[in-house]
Amino acid sequence: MSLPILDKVLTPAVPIPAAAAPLPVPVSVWTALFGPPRLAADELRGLQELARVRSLCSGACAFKRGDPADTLVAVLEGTVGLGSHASGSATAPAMPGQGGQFQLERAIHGPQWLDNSSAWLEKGRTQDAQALMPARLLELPVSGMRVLLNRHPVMSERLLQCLAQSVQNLTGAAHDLMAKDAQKRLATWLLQRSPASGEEVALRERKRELAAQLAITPETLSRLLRQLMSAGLIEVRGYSIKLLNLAALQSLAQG
Amino acid sequence: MSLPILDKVLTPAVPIPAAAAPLPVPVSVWTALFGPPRLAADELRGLQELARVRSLCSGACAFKRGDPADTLVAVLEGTVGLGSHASGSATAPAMPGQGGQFQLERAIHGPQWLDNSSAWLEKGRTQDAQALMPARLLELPVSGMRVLLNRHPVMSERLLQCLAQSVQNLTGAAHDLMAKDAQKRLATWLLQRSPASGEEVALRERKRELAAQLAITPETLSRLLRQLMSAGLIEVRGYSIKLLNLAALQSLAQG
DNA sequence: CGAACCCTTGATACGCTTCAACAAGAGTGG
DNA sequence: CCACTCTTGTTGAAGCGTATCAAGGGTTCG
Repeated sequence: MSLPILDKVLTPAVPIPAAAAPLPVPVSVWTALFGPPRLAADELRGLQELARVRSLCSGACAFKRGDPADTLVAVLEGTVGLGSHASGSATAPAMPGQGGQFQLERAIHGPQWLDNSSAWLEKGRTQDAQALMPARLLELPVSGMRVLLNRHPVMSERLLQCLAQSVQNLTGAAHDLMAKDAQKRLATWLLQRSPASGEEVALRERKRELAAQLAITPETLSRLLRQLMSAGLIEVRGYSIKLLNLAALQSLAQG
Repeated sequence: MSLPILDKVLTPAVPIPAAAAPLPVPVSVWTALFGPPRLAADELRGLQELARVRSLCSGACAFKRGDPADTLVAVLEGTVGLGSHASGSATAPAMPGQGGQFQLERAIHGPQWLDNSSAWLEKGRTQDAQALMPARLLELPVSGMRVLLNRHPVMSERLLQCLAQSVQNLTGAAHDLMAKDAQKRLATWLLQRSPASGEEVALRERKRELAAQLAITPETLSRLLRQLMSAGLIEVRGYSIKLLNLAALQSLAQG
């Protein structure tokens, strides 16, 4: 009961010419991407002019490893998975999505950067990205961004901060993978997502996607949830998890 | 035989006033930090004025988690370990180095950034850093850097590229941790460090540090090396490893 | 209804860690 | 010089943590 509303919307298949999308990107999105202090009006104008929106239907590929990376990419709406294609067979399996089996590593929701690092380097993309549900992408050509950054040094620092935050997040993720076992990572994840004074967590994703984020199999996640539940720390009901003992979870996550 | 020259130099204990170090940082260092196209003369001057050098003796702490982060930090010479202090006892063990046991996660050599991300965010450092041998640190106050970046937009993009590269590296590391087993990671590491047409690799670090980088125990590393050796892929003699079969290693690393 | 999902549960297998013991230098002091 | 200790790397045996494989139940949808 109470599943997250996923896979409901079928691909609208709108025949928009793809290049000239005149619908403006809301300011809230830019704020989500560049950080809370709202950008100046002319900075927003500049970004608005550069921005290109691309719609993806569920399972569609956003970019592949090795693709030339000449744009910063963000997810406007929906969810896009970052990971690697396990190159099923070299010839052509070609079922619904695309190539071989997709090995999910990280899921990017709502308004958030998908890849703001590849474009600054000579090399192409280093990962595959695939829509996990119908999604809209925001693309900013790096050549245009260079011009914009020269004109607005403030925005430069904003981007620097975005990348710095990415570095911090990834460092934390790597640390967790090296130092914590699956149970600790799960506890950490639950606490991070809990409402501040926190009691109830509603999963926005499938459990198998959560498992992928924690770098474990769905089976192990199921067992861990049961384990925490029978220890009285949480209460699981479908896609809603109630945290019963924050203190114990915290000591479990950090110990 | 042929150990790397480590732990040889005793702390010189030079009583330099620490703040005013007039010895100029060589240009090669700046190039190593900011990327190959050499910086312009006045950019170098600006950096030179900001730069502060700090000497660390072996085991000394560069910074601790939670410290206020108001400088970009790079390692000039020597090696500094990034990781976390496993808070041995809350009171005071206080033996040679500092607090409790240090859990190494990543080792930073020679001229290379140690932490160029924390300073751009409000929060403090998110990791501990400790000299693994006598080392010299380069510190750039972020407040001064902001001024410098406003004056030289080109340098802004350079820094952006540095951070983007960090993101790529960390993403790769996380991917390896999630998708590859220890043997694959070792093979990957050996190939990355091999000379281009590659045959011989001289370890610059202790094997236990290599193990830490690969996120395995020294025991496992030893077993893996023996395994690869008896498979005829490499030849280990002390701290020198000869790669005998690049093709096989490559297929092992990627498969 | 059957098909296609998703999640769960159990049995088993494998990778890696942990603990303990030991060999081989390097530094130290008698 | 030797005995002593400290450190590093190696090897073996035992055990934990997850993955893997297989089976079954619950939905949703055609």
